[in-house]
Amino acid sequence: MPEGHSVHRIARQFARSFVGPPVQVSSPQGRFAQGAARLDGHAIVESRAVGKQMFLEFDHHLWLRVHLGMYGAWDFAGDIVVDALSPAERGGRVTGDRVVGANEDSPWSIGAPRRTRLRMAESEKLQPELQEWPPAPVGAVRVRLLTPVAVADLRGPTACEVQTAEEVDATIAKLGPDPLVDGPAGEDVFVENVRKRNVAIGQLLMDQEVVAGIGNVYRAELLFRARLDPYRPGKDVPVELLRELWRDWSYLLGVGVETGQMLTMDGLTGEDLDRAKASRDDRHWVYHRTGEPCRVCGTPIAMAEMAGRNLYWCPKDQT
DNA sequence: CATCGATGTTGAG
DNA sequence: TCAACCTCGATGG
Repeated sequence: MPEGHSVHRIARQFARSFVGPPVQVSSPQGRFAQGAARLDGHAIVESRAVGKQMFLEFDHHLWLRVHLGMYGAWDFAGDIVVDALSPAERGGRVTGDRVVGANEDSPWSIGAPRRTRLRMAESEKLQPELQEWPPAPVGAVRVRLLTPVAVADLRGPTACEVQTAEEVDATIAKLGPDPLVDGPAGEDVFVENVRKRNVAIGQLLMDQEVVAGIGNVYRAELLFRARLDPYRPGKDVPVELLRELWRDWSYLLGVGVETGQMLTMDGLTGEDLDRAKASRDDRHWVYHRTGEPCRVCGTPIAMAEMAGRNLYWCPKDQT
């Protein structure tokens, strides 16, 4: 799944393109038909992301809560604004933060939505232009949000439900701090959440009640950047190291939200940066690099299962 | 074209 | 602790 950065980007996409006009809400697949009926025709007034969860508030004080889980994705189409993508993903069509040229040969009438299509999941990419408006749903679309100029299709989510404001509050209350929600104040909460647990720090970083938004990639990379042994119990990690971990997570999350990619290796410039953006395998210190030489000391990167997820680390540098 | 694995969570046992 | 959820890119034939 998308880790925290992509969910914040998706929330931003909704804020830009869906807040305002009344929204037709439907469930082409049928599994969300009842929920869709409760939202249909209302306007979206706010879009929020907390950790890996996204919340859309409608004008009658009901919310749509979405968690993408492992395979969930949003497909946006129509007159939407697209953030800068990497060279591999942009296909030469993005200038600044607008897609240009998409309608230059368009037979569409003036005022029709642009035909841009953008898929937002764990990665983002522009897709072939639309041929019709509104586009026919493809596959199992759990929920479709349609305005006069933009459409968003959700497929494969772990969670998709209507919540009251109280239920939204309760959901968020169970989550640990998110740097983009709680700001620097989240640091003390994070430190306390970790220090009171006799559980491996590698496991605590993945626990959404301890800190929200970190997934398997950021977990491995944060631990390497801190040169921290994933198996050290939370209560034994020095407070100052935990503060550095929180600040590094805040930093990496910001980079992820701005670039749309999990760029966890600092100091890359020029061709090295382009290579990291183009290839997932050249992008990380330890994630998915089992047996490869550590980029710092050359020791083969280790991999083991921790609480059902693959953990990657350098057994020499991380102590 | 078939198979595998994945950036995640939930609920059953 | 494990299967289920349900999608798709990567990989191998």
